[in-house]
Amino acid sequence: MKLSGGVESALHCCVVLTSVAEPVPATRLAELHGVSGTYLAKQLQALSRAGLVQSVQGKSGGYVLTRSPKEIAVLDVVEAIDGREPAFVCTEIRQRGPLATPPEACAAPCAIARTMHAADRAWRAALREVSIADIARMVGDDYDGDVLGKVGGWLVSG
Amino acid sequence: MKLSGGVESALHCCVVLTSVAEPVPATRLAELHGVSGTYLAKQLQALSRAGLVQSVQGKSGGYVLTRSPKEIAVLDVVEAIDGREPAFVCTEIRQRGPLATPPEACAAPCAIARTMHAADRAWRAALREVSIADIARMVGDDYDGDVLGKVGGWLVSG
DNA sequence: GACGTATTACTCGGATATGGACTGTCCGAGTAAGTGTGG
DNA sequence: CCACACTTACTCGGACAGTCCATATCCGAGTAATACGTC
Repeated sequence: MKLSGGVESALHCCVVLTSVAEPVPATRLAELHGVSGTYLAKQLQALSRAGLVQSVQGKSGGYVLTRSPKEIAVLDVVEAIDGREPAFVCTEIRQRGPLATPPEACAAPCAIARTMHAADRAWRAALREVSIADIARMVGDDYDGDVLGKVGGWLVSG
Repeated sequence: MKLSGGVESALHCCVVLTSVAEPVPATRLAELHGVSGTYLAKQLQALSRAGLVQSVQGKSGGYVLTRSPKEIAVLDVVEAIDGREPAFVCTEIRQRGPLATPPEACAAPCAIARTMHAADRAWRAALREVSIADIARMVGDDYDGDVLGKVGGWLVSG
């Protein structure tokens, strides 16, 4: 089980977008983070499709958060990039083989699927309780000096 | 994020191994579950390396659980197959780009990594609280008639 | 009948091809700002 | 001086190769049961 690497970039982008009000181009976000610009664009497109950021075209365009960082959960970003399907997919093994369980007795998920899905819900619940604003606050607490403010200034400069 | 498909097979194997005391060959387990025998062998080897099952070679050999099903957590099986590494890997984006955070200020994980790892711990905790014995009990509760007993009988027959 | 040995057939174990998904990249469509001209 | 149209340059968006890991498979090493011959 491995999470898509783009999730990390997308989260960092959302956090830094907290500190600016005007659109920021994907190229500039990529430059800030030291990642491939053309690839980061892919992640930002996904965020745009999910409605988390809004794309502004034309000169001096870019991406802006669509709503307050307090209203954007980390889970929203993760699901936008990595998809909403649960990590565990039940292939109904119980319905195969010589001792297969008859289909009419398989209305409810099997015990294994129930357990795995419960864990999946716990994972998502933990990510739903943390917002982008919380992350921004943690970053501010971690480092002295207004780090996010400086980043915001750099993003809008030149 | 997608969990390896072999996890499902491995879990089913552990559950059915609950109902027998003698070694069961990988071929027979594959036949019971209607999956590829040569591929299931790979998963069973992983379980063996993790110490969850013991392999018995030679004629009438196979695999046996090494300890009581009550002492085998679902998490043990998942980690044996899918690895112990967390799903989120932090590539230290904060240390890259023009506004990179100096390495000496990066002793602790960043806020994003902390959040993702906390969710990972919640996921693993949920899987650690359920044992193979619990799964077996759930299966017994789901269906009337001693399903696992029948499966065990089939496994040792012929 | 009992023992020892060789055979045999069955098991696991690691090394080997194949497929799909994530990673990384490119160029075209569209838009807003800037510029120059005319009134 | 102001309004308008045009040019321009910059943006996003979807379509295109490369690379890595999970999937699926094969054959060889090892072992316990079995069959056989001998005492």
